[in-house]
Amino acid sequence: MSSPRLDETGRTYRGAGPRQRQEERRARLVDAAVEVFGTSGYRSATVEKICATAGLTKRYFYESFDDSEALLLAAYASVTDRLRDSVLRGAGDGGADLDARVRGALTAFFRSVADDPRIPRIAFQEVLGVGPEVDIAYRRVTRSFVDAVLVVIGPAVDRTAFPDFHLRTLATGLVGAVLMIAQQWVLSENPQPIEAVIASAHTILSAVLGELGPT
Amino acid sequence: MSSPRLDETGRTYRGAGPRQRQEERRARLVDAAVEVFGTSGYRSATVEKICATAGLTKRYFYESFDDSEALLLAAYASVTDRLRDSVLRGAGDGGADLDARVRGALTAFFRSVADDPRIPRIAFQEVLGVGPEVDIAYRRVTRSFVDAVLVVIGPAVDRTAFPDFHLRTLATGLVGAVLMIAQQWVLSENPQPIEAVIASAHTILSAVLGELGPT
DNA sequence: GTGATCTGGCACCGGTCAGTGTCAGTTTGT
DNA sequence: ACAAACTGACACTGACCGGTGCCAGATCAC
Repeated sequence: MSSPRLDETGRTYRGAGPRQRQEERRARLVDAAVEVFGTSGYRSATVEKICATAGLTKRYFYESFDDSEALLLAAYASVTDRLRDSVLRGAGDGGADLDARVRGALTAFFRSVADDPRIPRIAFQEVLGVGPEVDIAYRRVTRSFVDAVLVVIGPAVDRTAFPDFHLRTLATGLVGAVLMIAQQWVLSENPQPIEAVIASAHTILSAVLGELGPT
Repeated sequence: MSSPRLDETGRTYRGAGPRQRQEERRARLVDAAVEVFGTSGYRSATVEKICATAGLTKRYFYESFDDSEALLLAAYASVTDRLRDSVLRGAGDGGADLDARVRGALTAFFRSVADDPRIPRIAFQEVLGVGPEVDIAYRRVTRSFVDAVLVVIGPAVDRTAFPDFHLRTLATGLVGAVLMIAQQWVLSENPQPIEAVIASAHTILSAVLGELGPT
């Protein structure tokens, strides 16, 4: 992004090349989508609302996206990427100790969810039941979270003792458990303190890990 | 909600009183909603499609429901009631043995989901992110499933050793675990045999129950 | 049989929104 | 200075759909 015009045909405008301007507009649209989808919901969102929030006009919407479903996919990827990174970073802070890694990952997850309620709404609610294409993305993202769980707990699991699909299904269940706890937590009218939900989630994870470890 | 006729002032028609006819039409609409919402999804569903599926005209839609959201709530209740009953019946078959009760409940749950894919779609996907009213219903239903879990595992839990919210959160997590396993299972292109997913879900449940028991 | 009641089908209205086009005004390169 | 490129605002179309109204024909009560 250094030299504005390399193979670009257009002019510079307000100090930016056409490519850069286009990417800036796209990023603003994704941000606006996170805001609108995450607060009012995908269903009631319109292209106009998104563009108004982004401070752009509809023309620029169709410059970057085919339709609002494409934008939903982009917003979904943006949110889940950040969330997964945060969780993995939280796990990494735990060093080699499995329990500390699990606690770190859980803490990072629930913190992210609590800090920005738009995240769980987009990641776990708005994205469901939209259409086949989005369902595929949802499934892929869920798998990536399952993979992340396997990475975090991997070292403590006796891989020879259990078939692979069993471990995957267990990890899927653990993801579901944490997700559902988070979902009910953010929807609750007087929610438990974050330490309490982390502790409950931790109980489930460590109970299952106790079954899997080489003990 | 539109008010059904309270008095039986009308005539009989095709051997049924006005009240009965009205309820039959309502039931047909709910069935059609389960079919349409469960296969094409709520978002793409229209009042006309529902009515065509039910073999009725729009007029009768507004006789029983204010709008399509009200119908969604009815279809949701219908599906989740049947599902919860099935699970509790499955648990009841296990008698006093906790492990058999858990297995029975899990078996009934995964069987229901496998037999009718419309059930998980309506119960766990279509209903999310529709609107505040539906969210409330979703939360209430989820709580009722958590309650059902607590009923099934209740006898084996040392209630004095754990605060109530902790048990509820754990049960919420268990519901989420089973749900997520089921969701990924039905979405999978070559799914595991039902015994395998039941076994994995059972591993999680019994691991957590092991933590809670007075043992 | 006859009139009242009920049913299904259809047409219509009004609103919303995706997607496209236009155009005047601004910024840039020369 | 001037033309080309770019931007933002708005108008417009066409489709869809929720909701209402109307009517011709079927069914029932008497």
